[in-house]
Amino acid sequence: MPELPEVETIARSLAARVRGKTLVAVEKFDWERLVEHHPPYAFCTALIGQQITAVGRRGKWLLFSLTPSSAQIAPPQRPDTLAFHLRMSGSIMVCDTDQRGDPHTHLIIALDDGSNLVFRDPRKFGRVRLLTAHELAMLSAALGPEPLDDTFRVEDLARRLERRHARIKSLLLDQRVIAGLGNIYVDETLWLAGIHPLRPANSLTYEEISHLHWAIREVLHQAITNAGSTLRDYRDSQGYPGRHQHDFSVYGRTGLSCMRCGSPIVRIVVAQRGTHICSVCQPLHLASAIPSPDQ
DNA sequence: GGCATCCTGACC
DNA sequence: GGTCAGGATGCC
Repeated sequence: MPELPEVETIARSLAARVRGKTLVAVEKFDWERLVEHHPPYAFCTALIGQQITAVGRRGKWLLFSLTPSSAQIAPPQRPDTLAFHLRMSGSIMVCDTDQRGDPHTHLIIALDDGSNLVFRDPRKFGRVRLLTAHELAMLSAALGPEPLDDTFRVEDLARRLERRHARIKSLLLDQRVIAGLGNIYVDETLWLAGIHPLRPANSLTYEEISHLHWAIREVLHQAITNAGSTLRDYRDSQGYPGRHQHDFSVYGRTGLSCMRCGSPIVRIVVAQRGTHICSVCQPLHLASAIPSPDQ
């Protein structure tokens, strides 16, 4: 579940608590497939002795920047980023209490101040990678632009949508097109922009793309202000739920009134994903394209 | 594009 | 007991 606003909230709340701390031991690691591209033992030994210098985010990836705490010279191939993807149900917390007994906690890393970095994931879809600078650059290059960056312009979005006849919702969910959006925020964005999720991307006018660009940023900013959305599992690094679920316009509001026009919110399926729309505010066909009664 | 797959828990 | 869920990937 965590999408851009949730990962951003986690990164911000984690940074103050773990920056400058050193990873001293792996206390629990009971799900080998959690770690990609590294054998478990190599993964654990590579972490020990590394200091966290920053906590950041790229798309839905949570990134811990690491640097060797001792004065040893770092070889250029040394991994210097610990990257987490939380997928559906993952969460990361800093805990002072022993979480080893929790069956859904799959990775615990002890820090030098006695606290623990705890990764929990009931559905086991989350993944962890230890990346070199080059590998991080490759991962980042495969993702679309950061929607909240000032460098993300309407023209960028327009270029990425032009000549694509796929449904606009599918493309907004595609991390290669734009990074960080998931099912919830795509539905919220398309409602705010007044665009039907089944519209072919190349049917959008430049004005609509401009409105969509604004709506993406508006929705994400608002969600971050509300510390993300909690449907079930999501918590920030201190265990607090988000508040943005109380501000949803369409997501999960099937049968309730559209906040703009009052018609009932409808649930359809797009790209195998539950999709919430107001069919009045988000028309699939232009009104002028509807045949007149006498035809 | 659609569909299965990786998993568990919640809900009907 | 069956169905569904916030994500991503890989295979027709």
